[in-house]
Amino acid sequence: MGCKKRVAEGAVARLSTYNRALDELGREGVEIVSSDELGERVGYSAAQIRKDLSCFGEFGKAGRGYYVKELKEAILRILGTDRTWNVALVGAGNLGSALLAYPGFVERGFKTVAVFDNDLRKIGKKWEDVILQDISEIPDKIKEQDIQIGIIAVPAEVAQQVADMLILSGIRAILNFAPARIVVPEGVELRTADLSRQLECLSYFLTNEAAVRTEVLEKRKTASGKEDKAGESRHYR
Amino acid sequence: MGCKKRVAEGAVARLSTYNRALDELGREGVEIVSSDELGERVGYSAAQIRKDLSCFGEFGKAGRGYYVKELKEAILRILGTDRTWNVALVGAGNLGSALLAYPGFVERGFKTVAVFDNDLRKIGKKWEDVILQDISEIPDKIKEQDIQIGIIAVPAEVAQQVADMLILSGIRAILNFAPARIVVPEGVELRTADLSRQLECLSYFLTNEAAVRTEVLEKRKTASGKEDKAGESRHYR
DNA sequence: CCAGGACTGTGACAATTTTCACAGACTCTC
DNA sequence: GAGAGTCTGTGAAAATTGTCACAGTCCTGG
Repeated sequence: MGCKKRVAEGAVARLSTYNRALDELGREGVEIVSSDELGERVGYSAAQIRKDLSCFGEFGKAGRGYYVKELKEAILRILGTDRTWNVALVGAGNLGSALLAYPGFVERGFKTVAVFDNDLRKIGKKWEDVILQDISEIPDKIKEQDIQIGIIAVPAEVAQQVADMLILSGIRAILNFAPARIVVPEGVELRTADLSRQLECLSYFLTNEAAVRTEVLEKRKTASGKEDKAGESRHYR
Repeated sequence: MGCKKRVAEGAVARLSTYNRALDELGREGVEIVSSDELGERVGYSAAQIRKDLSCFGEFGKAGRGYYVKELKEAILRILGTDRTWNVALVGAGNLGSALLAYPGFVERGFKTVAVFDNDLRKIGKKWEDVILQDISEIPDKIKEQDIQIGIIAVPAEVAQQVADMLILSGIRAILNFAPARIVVPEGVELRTADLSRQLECLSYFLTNEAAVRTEVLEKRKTASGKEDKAGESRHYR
């Protein structure tokens, strides 16, 4: 499970993409796929794919390619999505309720088992099989229900506060939808999905690059998150 | 607004963050800010900020810092958000309606002026001041209402199809929320906000990195002048 | 069981992004 | 108005990420 070498920032996100494509291939009945074909499908180079996978082991057969089923299982193991994760959602506004109903989460093994809000009128109501609870219940319920991931969908002003509560309750992975910077201690992973920022990037493109002669070839990714790993064993040659 | 040099991938996204922080500073009544202070607030290094800005011009005053108001205006101009953009939303499911109601978009100058869906039961209804229209209206309305940006919030299976329609109608910037790879021609900017992928990255962290003993604490450098900091020590290797 | 073709895994290399560190610009104080 | 201090803008170095190219492995067909 350990990685053979430093895992590139972004490699993990790409794995997720490969995984999707493999699902598709599986449904199409394809049993084996080369890095070339997979690359074609996901929009990355074959070399990129091989490099990414090589961080985690050797999954391919030289001369053949990758067995779809096998590779898919390997990626699930790497991503840790060969299991179900319990998720807590904080914030039951428009965005929160959309996230709660979002089918993609369940599909990928993320089960929202608790929803919290501070609006007393909403507390006690049942949404998508989950009863809305008061924010103050967070510490108890997080532990009680063995929740490992928190999703923040509250206004920016209280995002940090909510994050702190989650962290104090033992959560070590947070997905933040509030357009706010949140500070977390070492050992807690935070990812921010800032919707407006994406539009601002599009606006930049329309304003600057679209007008300019197109020399652009591709765009990709947006993410925060840090990691640093120095240990490495360079091989001789 | 030509840039003096190549703009780093990611610099634009950071500008958006700086912009937010400047808003905040403005509200706090701060008039001038150094790259150091701003960096502290947004979580990037001072050098990173100066470098990012240097792509677009010289906005600071040596020995002083950046005038908050001035820099904010400059960034708005760079991002192209010193104006309003008209947005079309395709897909009026849970996610679509949340996006329609999302206050952050309007706040940043993105006005959703048209919503499309293919569910006949929904057509004609009014949501947030916008009347739901049939997908087939896309080409006409896009042109009629001078829409420049499209948001896709439909199931993965039809995402490409919707993107094609938007592009044919003249849209050159698309924000895609469907967990699907969409292919667009040169000259069209596509950004994909894949919500599940973010969770998968968190899962990876919880599975691999969180478990591993955090021996990697050396990331931040402290002000304790311990080694090659005091004098000018050149390190060779 | 051998030859030829397909394809992986991986060093070496190239490109890109971030950090460093410093010259020069500006300010403030005395 | 000189000196001390602050802070920007920017080449240059370092770090990181992506691409190339090929040795070596594994089929397949004859």
